Amino acid sequence: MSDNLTLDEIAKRAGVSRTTASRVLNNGPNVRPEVRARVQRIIDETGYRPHPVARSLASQQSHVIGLVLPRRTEVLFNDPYFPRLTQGVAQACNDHNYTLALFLLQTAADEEKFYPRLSHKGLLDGIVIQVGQIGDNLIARLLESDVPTVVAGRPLNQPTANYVDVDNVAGAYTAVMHLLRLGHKRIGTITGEMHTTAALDRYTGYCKALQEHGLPVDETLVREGYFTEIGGYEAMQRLLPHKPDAIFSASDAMSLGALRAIHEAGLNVPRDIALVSFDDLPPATIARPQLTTVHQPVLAFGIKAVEMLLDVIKNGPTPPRQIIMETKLVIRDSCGAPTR
Amino acid sequence: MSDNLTLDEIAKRAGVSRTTASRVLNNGPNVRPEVRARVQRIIDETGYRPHPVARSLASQQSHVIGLVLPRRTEVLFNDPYFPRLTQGVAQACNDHNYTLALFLLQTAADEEKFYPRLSHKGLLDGIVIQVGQIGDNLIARLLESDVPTVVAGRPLNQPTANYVDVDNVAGAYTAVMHLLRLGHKRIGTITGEMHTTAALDRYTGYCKALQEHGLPVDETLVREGYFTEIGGYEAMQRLLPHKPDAIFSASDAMSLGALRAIHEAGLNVPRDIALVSFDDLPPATIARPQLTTVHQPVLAFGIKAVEMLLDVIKNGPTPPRQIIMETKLVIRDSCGAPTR
DNA sequence: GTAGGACTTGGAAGCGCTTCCAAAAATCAG
DNA sequence: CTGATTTTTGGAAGCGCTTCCAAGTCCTAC
Repeated sequence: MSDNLTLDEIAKRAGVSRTTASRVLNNGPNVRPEVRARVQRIIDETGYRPHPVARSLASQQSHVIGLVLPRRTEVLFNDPYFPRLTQGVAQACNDHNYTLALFLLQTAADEEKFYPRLSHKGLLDGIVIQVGQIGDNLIARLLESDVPTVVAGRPLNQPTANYVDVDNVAGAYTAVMHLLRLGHKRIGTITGEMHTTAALDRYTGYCKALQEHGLPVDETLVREGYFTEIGGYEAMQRLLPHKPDAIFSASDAMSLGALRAIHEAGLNVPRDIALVSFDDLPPATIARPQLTTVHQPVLAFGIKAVEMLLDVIKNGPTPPRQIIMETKLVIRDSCGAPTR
Repeated sequence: MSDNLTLDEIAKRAGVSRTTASRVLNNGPNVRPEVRARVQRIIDETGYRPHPVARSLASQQSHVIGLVLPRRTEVLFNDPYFPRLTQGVAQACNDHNYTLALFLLQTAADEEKFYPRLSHKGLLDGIVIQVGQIGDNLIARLLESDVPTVVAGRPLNQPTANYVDVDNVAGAYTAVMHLLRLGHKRIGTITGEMHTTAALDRYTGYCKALQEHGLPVDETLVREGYFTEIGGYEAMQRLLPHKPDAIFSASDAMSLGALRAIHEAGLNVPRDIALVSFDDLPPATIARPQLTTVHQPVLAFGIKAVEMLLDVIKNGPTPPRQIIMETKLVIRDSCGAPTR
């Protein structure tokens, strides 16, 4: 093993000082080529690896970033969204030689317990935190601390926050416009939890499209679905009596539930009810009919969040950075439009 | 923030030496109660937090453990199994005040790149690694290194490995016995990837049940499904021409695909084909009909793995530890049995 | 031949903590 | 009250690395 081998030892074997050895290890300047080669050879031969913790202590940076997923992990891990986000973050970490520390804060108690750890400049160089419920103040507290932080999703009332989000309003707007153009008049919506900005923004896009089309927002056609299959199922059941001819569902997981409720009622999608969804995650193509859905680039989203964070770590928190990523409507079978 | 506050500073304010301050910080012995109280008060008042990295360097342990999920993360993160496992591991880490580092090694190149990091006693106190493909030698190499390692799932040909697994053979056996008792004769199976021990063991259980019942294993009724919905779908399509009257599917995700294929063929579950699955994850209750399935305690599994690891870290690798967790058949609608 | 500049090098001081060990203080037995 | 124990304390040496800074080396130009 490469353990128990120290930089001192490498330096000794190469006949140089530890300082010089450190320089070649870190590709620093001011080392004569032949010396560099000699030291490098020893490093390669011995398979020496610097001790990451010692390095962190001396350099004041750990090359570890934290991904914080607060609360409601029952939802988190039933929705393929979060695993996918995690995957994107992990991939970006790998690419940039950072280690990913994962914090699943399932309860308020967890949050309290972890807050000191997170806010302490020590183990973590920075944090990507998934935006949670609006009432949560973890994000606010993190932003007050001097730990570089990037929020995944738009946090409410945090103008100085660095965040990356997808254009939920535009995405939802496009989805509903699509239904309108197909001639639907009674378009219902299954929203996510209305204390999340994602749900709010998608609802806003829904309203905007209706209004532009001169249609009122009918409250009886709006139901909250909590971003889960069951949630979508129950919301759809409550929607059915009001005879919608189309539904905009704010997530693929909920759409699965909505489909189930519609089918159980003996109705057909898209013939009786057209459905447009949001996410374009695996459920979209597994569902029958396959879902017409607003594609959001979740993997790229996670990657962007990490890259933004590394930028903040490197160049400081000002000015605040914000990236809004584009969405794209993917037309499949559930809306009844010709798929060309 | 509590940063820039050092133990030296605490010691100075309390009028003791750093050594004594360290002792009360770590609840060490040999401190006069009044002194302990005085130091503790300063710590509480200032909100002082020891620098984790400095602590790691001095104590030679980081309180960080790694969860390594090798390869095939396309599969990993489409199957709810892995998020759930991660959740269990994360929860146990929280409970024991360890930090979780997540390594998603998607390619062989990732593995190569990460191996040195993993095997270096430094950042990681220990590793929980998900058993991967049989050909993988990452586990073997890790076991050779002196980093405490616990394998999630039974690794092949690694008698000295610490691992926790569920009793896949018994679980599958029970599932198939259930179908046999219901009077089915042509019981097919959709296996997972046959280079994983989970798939192999479940197949073994399937064969065992048939043989005990005096039935031959009919190769035309066995198909590999790669542990995904699509995999289950395709496997079922190839199985249908051979007219099975029941199916044992080695995972819930695959069962979803199998159901889809059966329904598309105009057949009914359980009337035309009975289905028993494995996992009891969310898809099992989302599917229609709801799946009769072998419950495996995934969350507890992740927790056990961490606890075993902490034990190995504390007490050394010998003797090798092995835990086999029980499974339980959960009877729902897809097998046609009365659900009492 | 030499002064000036540019490049190399290594000594030493940390980074913030734990822990060994010896010294000091307190306790106990007789 | 004294010597032997036990408990409490702090000095000092690390843990393995980075990095500041001064010293040394090598050119180049005049």
